[in-house]
Amino acid sequence: MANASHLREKILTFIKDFRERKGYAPTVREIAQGCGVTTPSVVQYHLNQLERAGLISREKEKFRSISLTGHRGLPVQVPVLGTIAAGHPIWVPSADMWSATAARLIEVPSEITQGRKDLYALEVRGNSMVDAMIADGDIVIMEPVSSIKNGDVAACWLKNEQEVTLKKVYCEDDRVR
Amino acid sequence: MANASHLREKILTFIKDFRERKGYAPTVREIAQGCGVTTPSVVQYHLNQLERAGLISREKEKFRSISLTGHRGLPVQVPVLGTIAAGHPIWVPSADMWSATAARLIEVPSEITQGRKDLYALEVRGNSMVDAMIADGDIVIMEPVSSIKNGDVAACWLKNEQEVTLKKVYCEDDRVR
DNA sequence: GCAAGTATAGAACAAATGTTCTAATTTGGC
DNA sequence: GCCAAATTAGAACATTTGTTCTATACTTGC
Repeated sequence: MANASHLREKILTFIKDFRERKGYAPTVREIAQGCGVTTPSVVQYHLNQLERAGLISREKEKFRSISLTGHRGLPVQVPVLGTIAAGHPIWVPSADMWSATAARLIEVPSEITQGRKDLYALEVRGNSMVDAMIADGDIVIMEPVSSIKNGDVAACWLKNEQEVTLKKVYCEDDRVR
Repeated sequence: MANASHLREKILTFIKDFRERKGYAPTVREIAQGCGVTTPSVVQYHLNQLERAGLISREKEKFRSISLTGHRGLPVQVPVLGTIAAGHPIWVPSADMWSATAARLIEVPSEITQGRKDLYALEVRGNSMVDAMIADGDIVIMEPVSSIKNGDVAACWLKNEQEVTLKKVYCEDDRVR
């Protein structure tokens, strides 16, 4: 997956460089050739991912219509549904809670959300998770786990102080102590 | 011709607006439709003119590759072959004079030259042509007349003071007084 | 090891697109 | 009015290009 994410980054920077150098956007095949991929379908695949993540925009069937959305990471609104304290069990939000508790919204760069929907956020209370680089006051982005199986991972994003300490840490969703 | 030049301007501004609005260049047919032309060949025709004039640049057979050359009027080097005084006959420059008298070069925006080659410039002495809006010290861009017929016109460009008093005046090439 | 999800290949198709060719129309000078 | 040049039209063609489909690795959790 590290390799995959690398290809997407490569494609993204290739598009940017191409546009700066040539003045117009590259085609799918030009991206493929420029990034060492042998077929346009792979590029198409990653372009869909990038578009879903809001990093690029393009129009269907329009040639050379790829544009970079200036904001690498178009902020996405994510609701803060509550707080998470040390040692407390984490409940998964029920459907009714979604619309009801429209408590607070925070903006998350789309690099993190990766187009995922149904994300929610929790505020951390207490410093019991310092080992996971999570401190008191941090906000954790959670991905609801549909299955009962525990041990699932969720992308978590630390937002404390001013500068967005954007560390792609993956932390345990459930806890059990 | 006034109408023709108008279409070229229209195409040019359409390309500019399209790029700003959509983020990528229009196709030949999109230009045609946007400018009220029924066929791509006409647009192709004018795009060739615009490219020859240095106002746009594009790559052969590349879709949506039209770029505006920021400088509306990429300066073209034109040699100043001599001076023109009131009442003097104007000689047409012989071929040998071209390379020999590399006296001085001035830059002329390509809107004026329109891609024409073999242009040359003369500096005006005396104010005998004030009626034609030409004053002493002005520089006149001349187009060599291949035929002996007199009465030909040449685009003339007044460059005096700082601000380029760009007036598309057509003035008589021969004079006879 | 197995299964599921993810990523990569390759081929093939339909549509979009740049280009070229020829003819019709207009313009401007004589 | 007549002629040459410039401009506009229309059609047709060869490529390019976005997209889709299927199949093959590759990872990951169990």
